Order: sequence, then structure tokens, then C-alpha cells
Amino acid sequence: MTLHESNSQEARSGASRCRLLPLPGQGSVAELLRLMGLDCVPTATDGSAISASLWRVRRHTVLFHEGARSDCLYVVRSGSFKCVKTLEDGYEQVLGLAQVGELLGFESLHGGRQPSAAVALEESTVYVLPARELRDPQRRGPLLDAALHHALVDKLMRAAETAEMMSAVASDVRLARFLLWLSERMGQAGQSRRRLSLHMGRRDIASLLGVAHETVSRSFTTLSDCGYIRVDIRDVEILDFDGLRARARTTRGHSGNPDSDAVRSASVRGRGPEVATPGPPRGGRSSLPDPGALAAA
Amino acid sequence: MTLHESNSQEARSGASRCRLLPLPGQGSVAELLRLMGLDCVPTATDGSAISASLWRVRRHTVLFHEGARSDCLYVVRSGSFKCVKTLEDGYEQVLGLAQVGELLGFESLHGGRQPSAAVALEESTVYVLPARELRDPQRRGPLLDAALHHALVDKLMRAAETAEMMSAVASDVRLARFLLWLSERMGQAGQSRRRLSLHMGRRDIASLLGVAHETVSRSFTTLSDCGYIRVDIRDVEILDFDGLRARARTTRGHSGNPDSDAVRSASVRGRGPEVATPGPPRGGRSSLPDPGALAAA
DNA sequence: CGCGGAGTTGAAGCGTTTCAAACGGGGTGG
DNA sequence: CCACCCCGTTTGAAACGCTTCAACTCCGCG
Repeated sequence: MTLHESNSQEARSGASRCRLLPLPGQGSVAELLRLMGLDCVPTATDGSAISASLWRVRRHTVLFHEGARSDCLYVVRSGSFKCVKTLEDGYEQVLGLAQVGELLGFESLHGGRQPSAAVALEESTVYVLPARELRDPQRRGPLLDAALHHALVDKLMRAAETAEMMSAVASDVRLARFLLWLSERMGQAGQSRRRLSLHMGRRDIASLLGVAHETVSRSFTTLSDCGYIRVDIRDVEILDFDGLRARARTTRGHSGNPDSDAVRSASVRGRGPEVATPGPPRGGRSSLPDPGALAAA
Repeated sequence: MTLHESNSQEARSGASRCRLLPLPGQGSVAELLRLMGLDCVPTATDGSAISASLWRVRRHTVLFHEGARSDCLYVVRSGSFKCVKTLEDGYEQVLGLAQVGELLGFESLHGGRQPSAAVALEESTVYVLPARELRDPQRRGPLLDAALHHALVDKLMRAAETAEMMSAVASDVRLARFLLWLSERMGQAGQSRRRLSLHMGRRDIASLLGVAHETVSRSFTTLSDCGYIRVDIRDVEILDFDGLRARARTTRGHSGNPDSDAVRSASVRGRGPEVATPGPPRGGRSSLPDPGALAAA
């Protein structure tokens, strides 16, 4: 794989989008593969014939628009993005964030249009891979192929986490989960888990969490009053991880004290799915219809 | 690729879990690849060395448990599943549905544990692929490789749709979006778009939508009173698609006059994302914020 | 037949939304 | 340089909608 050295890219994009600057001579193929989750480091040539580019994206600029027929797959190298969908009435729905190592614009792999726009929350850089070439298994070498697989599965797992985050009930619980989720992300990216830079306004956070932006503001002060966090507009410091985690675990029920709980719970008793081992008493027993079985082939 | 012919599966699984029945001689490799989204039909042999199985899963039984170290990837062949996470207090959080053609247990591709359990909502059949073999690009032939790619991207797109569905504000809007989303899914699977079988109780729908189950019940009667749908417990008929769609479009904030604050719309003006054409003056290059450091790879 | 679960509906409590106002910072223009 | 304005943030107060608790019906099942 060759790291594309600017040129044609710059030519293609008229003056109207020079905000996406190619950064010649900056990145490396090894870094790209590592970003995508590949453990092993490529020795020299991996045999792939993909021409990747490295772009710079200024904060608050769009990487691609909603509905755009972008034919590129992006890998976030630094910074972060929000994926937003603008509804008919002008309301901006934030559907998720993409941070270092995450894929953006994967819909282009199917040749479709982008369902949402991607906007940089901060100064960011992305690797740009032409989807046309990427769709051909021949042109992706084995390394890029494995990396793409890994990145896709990883993105899928992050999407599931996002869903879990948004499934909270109370607004401050949602915010607590969001902060812990962000903290985890920052930690994985090698940054501090305690000090967070949100890079988003209350309105964006509110949209992502599905509440009014005033409610987000109130939830911030609530968590702050509890001593869990210290808030300075867009900079948050987590003071009490355990407290914050306890709050994040709160489910359908009261929001005041996470401790004074009885066994009432929404309860799962009774007719639930016929949990493993319908025969013998609910004893331990290993779970699962051991799928290892079919490996016997 | 060979379609595994039962045997060992039945033997190993005691009477306690015979609910997962292999179905010898039923499926076909062509069907599996088609399910995963591959357009072209495999001619004869595709060169892959994966041993797939076909299992039957009875309704209300679990395909795999939360936290299980399943080493299999599943492809839904018929029926549907819910992905649930059981919280500490026993509350069951439904995180999503998996319908015909969708992947289940993709976390096994990374060797991790399942973050949620999968429970059949109805009589279902799944193809079972050993993740151990699947992780080896050599053993997946080009066809299965392409199919896996397609299925991963497809699942990713469906996850985004789910997030969008759950981002609604009002409960009846959520329900409207859910029904339309389900209708679309059923249509894509070749079934009726008008007549839906939910196969879930109100409690599960409520968990998926993030509201109380009584609220779901009320929302059903609301939509029914509007004449949009006809409800018979778990069978729903959509009577007025346009009306239901209009209700589903309802968002937070100004729904009355889209023109009153026409210019305001978060889209192009003011501080919003500096949409297109910041102009050449923005000037070239300048240094990377920070990541330049890690480019040293 | 009676039990238990699912679904529906009603009434009350309360959290969130909405409307409104005030504060503060960052930018522009005088 | 300061004033001013815009916008994001915060906080308050009232209205709404959802949640919760409760009662009731329907249905399957032992």
C-alpha cells in the first residue's frame, strides 16, 4: 500500500474545500494499520495496491455531508467527529461520536449515500481510503484486509456501547454513562481518564443523550454537587469514579440514593426466556449451548 | 465450504439443551451467502474450508448467554432474536433486534465475550460458523470473505438505524418509528409491510424503546385512535402509512412553523459547522496539533 | 376452577420540557 | 480600548408527559 502524496487530491477539490488539507509525508501505513486495530506491524510491503491519503480537518468543518455520495472510507487518526442528521425542521440529531481509530463513512463500502454528516469537533486528521479500490479484495492485501475486518467489528462493538449508553432512564444517569464512556475512550487512546475535554456544546450533548440542553446543564450541576465531577464548561474532571459509576448503574427507579434500594426492581421473574438447562434445577452448570460442538468438523 | 451434517452436535448436547437442533440436509451454502448479502450465486466450490452448521432455535430459548465465550458467529436464517442485557437489579434491557440475514455474536470475531444474550422471539433457524476458522482469511474463500464484509457493513448500517429510532422524544413517536422500521425490515425479508407480528410482549418493546410498558400500551391505543394502525395484541396492521410516517417525523422543538425562524436553522449560518468554502485565505498547512508526534511510527 | 401473567386503563406524583431571564465570554465594530 | 452584541450556559417557574401504583379484564394452563 502506498501513502498517497497529496497531488491529485488537491487538484480535484476546488478552492471550496481546501479545508481538507492533505498532509504529505506525515502519516505511515504502519500507523494506519495500527489505528485500525492490527496488532502485528507490517514488515515492509504488504502487497496491497490501495492509495491512502492523510487529510487534516479543521474543527467545526464537515468531513462529508449527509446524503453525500462519498466514495471514501475514513479512519480517524487524531481528534474526533460527531455524526449528525439534520431533520426537516432544522433540528440537529447527533447520532454518535467517532474517535481515534474509528471508521467513518463505511456506508461507502456498499456504494450508498451517507446517512449522516460527519463534523470535526476539534482539529483532526483522517486517513482517506478510496472505497472503490477497497471493495476489491485483491487490491487490499491480507494486512489491510485483516485491519478492515478488525475495524468493522470494533465499530460494531462501539455502536452497541452507544446504544447501551442511551438506554438510561434518568438524565443524570445518561450523563454519567456518557462521561464514563468518554473516559474509557480517552483512556484507550492513551489520554487521561480523569480529565476530559468534551469539545461539544451542551446542545450537542443534549441531542446525543436525547434530552433538552437545559436538562444537560442541570445534570452537570447535579453530578457536580454530588462531588462526582468538577465542571468547567467543556472541561470535566472526574473526581469520584466509584460514585459516578454507581450513579451510572442506576436503572428504572429513584435517582436520589443509589444505595437505599430494596429488592423491588423491575424484576425479571417468571416467564423470562427459558434460561439454559430447562431440565435440571437452575443450578450452576455451564451456560450456553456450547457452540464449540460444531467445530468438530 | 461444507455444510456440516449434524452428528456431534446432538450427541454432545444432553437432553437439557436439545432445543438447539441441527437440521441436516436443510440449508445450503448458496443460501447462507445470499443471506449475508452476496449478490452473485456461487457456482460450485468456492474454495473455503469453513464448516458451517444449521441450527434450529425454539422460541424463547437463548442462542447464547450474556458473558458467554461463544466462539461462533451466527447468521439468522429465519425468525428473529432480541439482544438483551440483564442489569444488576434484574432489569432486562433490550438493546436491539436481529432479523433474517443479520449477524449475531460478531464479538466472537475478536475473541471476546458476548456483551448481551440473544433470545429467539419465534421459531428460528441460524447458520453457525466457527469463529476460529473464520478468523483465518485463508480458510474463508473469496466468496465467504466478501459475504462477511457485506454482512458486517450491513449490520453496522442497521445499528445506526436503531440508534435513530431510539432518538425520538415522545413515546408515541418512538413507537411509530419502531413500527415503520419493523415494517421496512419485514418488507426487505419478503414479507408483508402492512401486517406485522411483533413476537414480543409490551415489556420488551418498552425496554427497547426506553419507556414504561404501560406507556407503550397507551401509545398503541393513541396510534390506533388516530387510525394509523389496528392493534390486536401482538399483531399490528398499518392502515395509514403516511399518517404514521408524519407522526414518526415529529421531533423535539419547533414543529409548528418551519419558516418562522427560517434563517436560524442550524444548517448553514453562523457558528454552525463552517459548511463548505471557508475560502483559500484559511491558508495552507500549519503544524498538526499534536498527533504528529505519534506519526513517528 | 383458580392461579398467574399479559394487556389495558385510571389517578396521582414527579421528572423533564418549555418558556423566560440573567450571567459571562468572545467576537465585532465604533 | 471599550462598548456592544451574540451566543452558550445557567438557573427559575410553570406546564406537560411519563412513570408509578393500582385495579381490572382476558387468556392460557395446571
